Amino acid sequence: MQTFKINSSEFTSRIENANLSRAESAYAILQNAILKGLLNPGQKLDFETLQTEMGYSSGTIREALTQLKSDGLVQNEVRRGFTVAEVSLKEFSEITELRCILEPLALTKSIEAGGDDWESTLVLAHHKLTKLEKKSSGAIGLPNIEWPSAHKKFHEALVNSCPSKNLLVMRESLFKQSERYRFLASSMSSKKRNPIKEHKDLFEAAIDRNTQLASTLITEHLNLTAKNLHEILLDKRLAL
Amino acid sequence: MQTFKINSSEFTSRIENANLSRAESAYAILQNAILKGLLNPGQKLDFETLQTEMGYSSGTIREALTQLKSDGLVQNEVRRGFTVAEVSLKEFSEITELRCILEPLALTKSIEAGGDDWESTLVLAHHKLTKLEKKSSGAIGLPNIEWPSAHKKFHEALVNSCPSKNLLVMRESLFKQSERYRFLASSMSSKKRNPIKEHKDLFEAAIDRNTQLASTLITEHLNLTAKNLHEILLDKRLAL
DNA sequence: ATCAACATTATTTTCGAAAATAAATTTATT
DNA sequence: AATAAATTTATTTTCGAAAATAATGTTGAT
Repeated sequence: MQTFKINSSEFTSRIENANLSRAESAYAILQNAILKGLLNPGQKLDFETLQTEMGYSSGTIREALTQLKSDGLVQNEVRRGFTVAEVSLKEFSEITELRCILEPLALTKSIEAGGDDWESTLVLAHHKLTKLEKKSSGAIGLPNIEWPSAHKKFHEALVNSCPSKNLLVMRESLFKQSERYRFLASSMSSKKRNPIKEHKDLFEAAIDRNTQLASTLITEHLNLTAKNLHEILLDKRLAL
Repeated sequence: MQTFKINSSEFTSRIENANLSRAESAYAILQNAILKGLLNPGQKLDFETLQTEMGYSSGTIREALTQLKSDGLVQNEVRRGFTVAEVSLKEFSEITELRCILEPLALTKSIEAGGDDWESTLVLAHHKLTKLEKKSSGAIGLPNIEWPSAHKKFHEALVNSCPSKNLLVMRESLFKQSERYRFLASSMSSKKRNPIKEHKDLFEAAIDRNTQLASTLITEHLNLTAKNLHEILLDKRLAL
């Protein structure tokens, strides 16, 4: 199995200082490795390597892999082990289509239910994202290591007050999978759209409690991002 | 912990004869127990009881519970064990609302993509369901033990050709959760709507490749069932 | 009597070795 | 030489005991 560095960097420590079980840490670490492309689509995940690499027992690893399977990030054939889930442009389109349905719905519900705490969390998340985007916009192509996390948190903050737990779970699952495609694309091309304005408009519509506009904007945002990614992936002839 | 008979009956054997790992069997058995209400909402699931009850090791049970957590059927607080997920009318409404969005979408895609094999599987599934419904319609209130499985298979056959894997996974998750509420209601009231005609109309619209009509019918079907269940649950003052 | 610190018990989480299964290799047979 | 059977090797799955943590109960000080 291809080696991969997943235990170095500030990432691991950030995870471990929380009050997580080892299985949860392993889950977070492996998820990160798959999303960021440190583990390749289709790659075999054998226990022995993962154990020595990560320092957890087989049982702990197994629990993490079982959860990642539910997320659609790993596949598993019984008694034949685990592999990193495959990717395809077809799947990416399907994911985008679903997101364009679920995100506006969750956003609308969130805006309608959101109170003061929702608002302030959102303001903060948007502020942090904007700051990062402005900083990195000078050096285009230099991917800011903190951006994905800030971006994720901003979008989470938007829908955070949606009362439907199931809707949020499904939304998050799709977001994660999209994130994976985003990383695949970004590692191949530095041509990156600068979505500061899109995020700003979206933010303002949410704060204004304009559900109609916010829904339209999130859909456009998703479609634009997807179109962009799609072209990049097509260019590189990755993953038919 | 309350005892529950989950290892008797033809159910277990039906599961075990397939080529499943023990963890998968445990998952299927526990899922069935939760859906059918043999395990109550909120109930603690402690390993020792489950081990002696089911005859699997703690690790195997743990893997099954981890998966059920992803399905939203059990909850888990770290280092504080697992419990059966709670139920509420609010959640039931949310689930229904989501199903009314995802089911028509999956059905439309399935009809558009469905070939001869899809059609014949659907014909068979509908035939079996109808037979069961007619048999049990004589003795109202006597819940036919085979009906839930046939009903599930019919609805699965409808959407089976939908190419979006993610959509099917989400649909199935919601279906399962609804099934749980159906069981909770049926154990309390024998007043049961007879949905033969609804299923027949739905079936015919699908076979006619009439996506518009099929979408409308599935939505109506879901809303009617939900309304019915909602009343029953309210009556019994279960699960606010 | 109340509360905090400590000890005990109960439960969950983790581990690593044993069992079960699949894959690869060798041997035997035609 | 080609196929099938048998053996060995590699990998996954399962288990049950050990470690870690939380819940409960006890003691002692204020």
